[in-house]
Amino acid sequence: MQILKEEVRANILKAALLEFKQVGYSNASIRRIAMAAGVTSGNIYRYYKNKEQLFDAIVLPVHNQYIDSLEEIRRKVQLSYARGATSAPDFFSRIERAFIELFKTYSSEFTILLNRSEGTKYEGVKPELEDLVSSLLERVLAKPVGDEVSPSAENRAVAGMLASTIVEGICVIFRDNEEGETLKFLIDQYLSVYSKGIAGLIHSDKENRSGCCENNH
Amino acid sequence: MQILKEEVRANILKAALLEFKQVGYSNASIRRIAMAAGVTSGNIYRYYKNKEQLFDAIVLPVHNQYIDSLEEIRRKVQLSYARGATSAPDFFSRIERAFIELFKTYSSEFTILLNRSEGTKYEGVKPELEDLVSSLLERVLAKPVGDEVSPSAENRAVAGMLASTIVEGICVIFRDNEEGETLKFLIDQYLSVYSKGIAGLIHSDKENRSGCCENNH
Amino acid sequence: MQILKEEVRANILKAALLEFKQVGYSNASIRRIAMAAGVTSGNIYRYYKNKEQLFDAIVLPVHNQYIDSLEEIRRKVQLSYARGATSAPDFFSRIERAFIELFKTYSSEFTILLNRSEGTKYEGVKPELEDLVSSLLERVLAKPVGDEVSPSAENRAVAGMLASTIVEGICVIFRDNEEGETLKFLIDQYLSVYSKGIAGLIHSDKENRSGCCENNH
Amino acid sequence: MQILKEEVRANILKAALLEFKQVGYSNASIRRIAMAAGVTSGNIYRYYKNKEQLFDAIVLPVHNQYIDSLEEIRRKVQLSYARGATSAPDFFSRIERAFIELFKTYSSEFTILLNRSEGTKYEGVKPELEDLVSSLLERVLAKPVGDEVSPSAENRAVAGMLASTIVEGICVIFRDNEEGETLKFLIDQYLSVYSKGIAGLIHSDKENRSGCCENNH
DNA sequence: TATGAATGAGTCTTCATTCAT
DNA sequence: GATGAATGAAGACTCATTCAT
Repeated sequence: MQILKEEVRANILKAALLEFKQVGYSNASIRRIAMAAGVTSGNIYRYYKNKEQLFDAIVLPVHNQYIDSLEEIRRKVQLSYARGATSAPDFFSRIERAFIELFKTYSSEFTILLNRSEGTKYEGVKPELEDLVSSLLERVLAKPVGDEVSPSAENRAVAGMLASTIVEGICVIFRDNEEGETLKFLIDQYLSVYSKGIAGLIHSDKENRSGCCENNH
Repeated sequence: MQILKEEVRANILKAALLEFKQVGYSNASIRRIAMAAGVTSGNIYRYYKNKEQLFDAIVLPVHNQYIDSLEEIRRKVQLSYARGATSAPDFFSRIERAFIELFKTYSSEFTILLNRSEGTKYEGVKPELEDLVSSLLERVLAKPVGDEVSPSAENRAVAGMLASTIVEGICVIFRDNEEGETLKFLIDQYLSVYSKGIAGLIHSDKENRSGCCENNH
Repeated sequence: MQILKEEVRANILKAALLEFKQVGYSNASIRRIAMAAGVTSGNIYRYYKNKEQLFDAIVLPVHNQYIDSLEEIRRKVQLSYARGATSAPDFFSRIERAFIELFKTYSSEFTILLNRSEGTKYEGVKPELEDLVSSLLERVLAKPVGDEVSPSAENRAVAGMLASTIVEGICVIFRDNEEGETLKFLIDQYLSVYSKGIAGLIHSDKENRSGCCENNH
Repeated sequence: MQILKEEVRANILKAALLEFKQVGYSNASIRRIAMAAGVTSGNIYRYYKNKEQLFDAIVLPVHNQYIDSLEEIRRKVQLSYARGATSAPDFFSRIERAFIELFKTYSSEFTILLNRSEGTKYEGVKPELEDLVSSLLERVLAKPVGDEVSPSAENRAVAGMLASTIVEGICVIFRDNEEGETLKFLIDQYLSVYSKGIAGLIHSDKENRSGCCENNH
């Protein structure tokens, strides 16, 4: 019996999603995808021009919405910054909302976009996100007085580190959880930890550096 | 003049280290390693039986010491737990010390072990570490009273999430920085954030859940 | 409304003709033909068993008539030879007439038969034609006296060369021009050049070889 | 026993030459070449980066010298034209010399360049040559008086036709003969035919058109 | 009749590994 | 010890042909 076209397309997409999620773009095998989809490898090319476009089919929608979200965050932060209000929780909640939204619609696809796109045109996506978060954090870490001094090298390093780890952490949480209440709760807790932790950092920073951990290496 | 055997072996290792760090195990090319090492590809096989064992040669030492460290941490935690003292900062500083030690000796190798071992038998290393950290955190998150109740599902989820993100964050920091003072400082700041953040979490948890972030999705 | 069978067949033939003419038999793509014909590729196989028979459908009619023409030329030349009259212009005009006739009816098909049939059973068509022309030319080049000596090796080589180039030239002219007055005019001019050139050749041959070109290699 | 590298390279080239000559670039099969060369297909890629560069290895040398020859012809003709001397035999002998030279060094390669390069960057080579010859012939066919009138459409058509057929004819002669005395002789005869034929054409053209052939279509 | 999805052998190409030298 | 040519299986992709609908 011949399977209907759209069912086959769905099978291919499902198999490809799994394969890309498991081994990433460059290690993904068209043959394996075909077998998992119950299809011959040649037939995949009736549905997608090549490996790249098969990847696109999975990742492009998220990427588009993701680009939009980033732009929106940038705009809103610019606004609140103009109004003088730039608190850490503000930033985090904004980012959180955008990401939760994205993840609600495309959980696996988003994970693939962020973590499995090595060797594709999307490999720069995560670094860009980190850069955005980093530049936001530089403001947060700067002295609360509205001075115009450029951030210290130290602050820049910390901001970069925090940005990378926050983003990576979000990716990890997304990777490990299906969309649902638990996910939202975890993201919430996660950002709460960072929010409080960074607040503490700023505070202790005013007195002396590394004031909390007693470890003397 | 003929290059001494050990010098060649060192060249191969150095080149392999770089290659594995840059593209990971499965995308690494023996030819590229050979060329970078100033050696013929065939000759690599006189030093290492195959790609896998070349990877082993790089990663096995760290892995061994890493296993030991984990065991040690487990033991110490068990002890301090028996003595009734189990605070978050304690855990973190222990883990930190162990990792910093590992990283001081094998910075690149450790990064490879944790982040670039896909397709090898070491794939499971990071998950195991997360499991350990997670089980530690479960205790920390449990009510301070010495009750024996098994942790709630919620606590377990949060512990797992925090474990994964902490570990991933450490990997990221290691990945992005060379060994040195800055690295130690960043790890310190990082764990400080988590330490304070988690403390805050426990505190706010006593009153009502998710009490810090005002975002109502 | 459903397209009538013969209309579909005609569309396929038209598209196939174009494709074969442009890229030759072996590089022709059934899919491309189908698309150009506004037909599905599968449906082509209801009209023609396979690529080869589709090619046949285009080329067989010309080939048949072409075989007939050759036979006729052979016969007539035999006759006129028996009567003792064998002049170059005679031959050429005979061949010309036959070809013009063929080309008038099947311009593209003839071009395909001669120039684009590589990889099919018609590959040998052009060589055969050259052989015929060559054997005719051997007589023309032979001394006008009616002696029976077999042609010299030199004459045979020249006859072969002239045959190949004449035939090839005719193919080229056919390939580059649509049927019409210009085509006829060009073929006329072309054969006129050969006619006069060969006449000159025979003449100068009586005195000394290669009497016209001053190039001393 | 292991064959020496250069011997293998030579075998590959020899097999590739044959394959390209027989079926052309796009129909050539690397596997077939490999088998004919007594080599595995993978091994060919140790010698040539890909099919295209294997083709280049065969054809580039001829192509370079060919380009030079064309340029030289263009220059010399320009000179003789400036001096007012532009006879048909002149042109032909120049072209002949250049081609014979090329063919003496690269017989098969030259044939491949001219006749079997469909699908490569060299496919324009023959048309260019025809264009050059055509533009030369337009001058020859123009009235002998030094008038400046642009050639008639008719002359242009005839020049184009003659150029294509001459070039094609030369290709055919090269294709069918090994380098040697016979080849030179045949080219000589061939160009002699054209030389005389074109002279006759110009002459008869002064009186009335198509004055030699009695064929009334 | 017509469709177009499916097949599978074919294409070029890469690469870890082996082995004659 | 070292070389680097050779191998062969696997990679992505194409295309004439078949067949369920």
